[in-house]
Amino acid sequence: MFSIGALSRHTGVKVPTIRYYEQMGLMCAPERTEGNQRRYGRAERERLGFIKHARDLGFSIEAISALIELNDHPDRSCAEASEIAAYQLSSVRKKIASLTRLESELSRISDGCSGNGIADECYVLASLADHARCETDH
Amino acid sequence: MFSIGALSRHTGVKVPTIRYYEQMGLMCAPERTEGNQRRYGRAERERLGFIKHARDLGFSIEAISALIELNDHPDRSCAEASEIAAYQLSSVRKKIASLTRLESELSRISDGCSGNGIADECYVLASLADHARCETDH
DNA sequence: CCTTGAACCTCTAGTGACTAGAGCAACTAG
DNA sequence: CTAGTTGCTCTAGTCACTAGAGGTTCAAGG
Repeated sequence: MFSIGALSRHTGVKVPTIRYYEQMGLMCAPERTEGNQRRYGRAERERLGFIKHARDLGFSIEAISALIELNDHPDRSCAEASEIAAYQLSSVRKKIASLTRLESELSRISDGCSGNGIADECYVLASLADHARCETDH
Repeated sequence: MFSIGALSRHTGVKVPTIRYYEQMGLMCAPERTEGNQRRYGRAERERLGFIKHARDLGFSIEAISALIELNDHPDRSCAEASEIAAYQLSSVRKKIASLTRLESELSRISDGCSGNGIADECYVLASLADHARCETDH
């Protein structure tokens, strides 16, 4: 049995965030001491670890709720869990693709402007003003 | 002279977003008709284009404010603009690196679970529950 | 000139996933 | 027993919008 602070240290999830998860229904309301303080056990620590891991992987609170729901009903869960993970994977890949495009444009912009300009026109500002200078689209 | 709707069509920025930018001080308050409707000119269209482009590149409203500020004071602007762009670039690179790590873990998880399981344990759920199965850290 | 319907106006509130702060109560180490 | 840390609830703030209510103005067709 440990306090919310201890749980926080064990999992790396901040105290107010744990309370937030409880409010959102991701974590069940735990036991309380006589003095109304939360007390957690091993099962809760594991659950919070699951949530933390999924959040780190970019799953939304909603998606995590669905995954937990599936976990509690192990029949037909695997296919749906796979679907959620696949969706997550595709959205991560989209983000990577778009950030990679941005990276190439930003580095082009950054290189163009040496920072101590002979130029009376700043390349950074000009590039941002004029989309036509982009080599990629977005 | 065009309306907010026309400006929206020209730039691809939604109407409520244009009003929001005005409220935030990114766009100046434009002229109005007698009936109190906004009317924009070429300069405003260009400015909004600048803002749109910078937002698409992930610059925050605050950073864009700073860039516009620099644009209005062309002395010593280039170095500072470069700095803002470089900061932006490094944060984009960090995001790419972390998403790439997530991608490899997610695809590993997805591959592990065929979706129509012989397994009585779902690999997706198990992987999320057990961080120790990760090959990368996060 | 008049009507109709789209586009416009302001204002408030909601989104997601927290984070910060106020003001108070309870636990724990010395 | 007391001091200091940790806990409690509640409200409000963050960012960059987005949605909706309830009302006004504009432009085109008749």
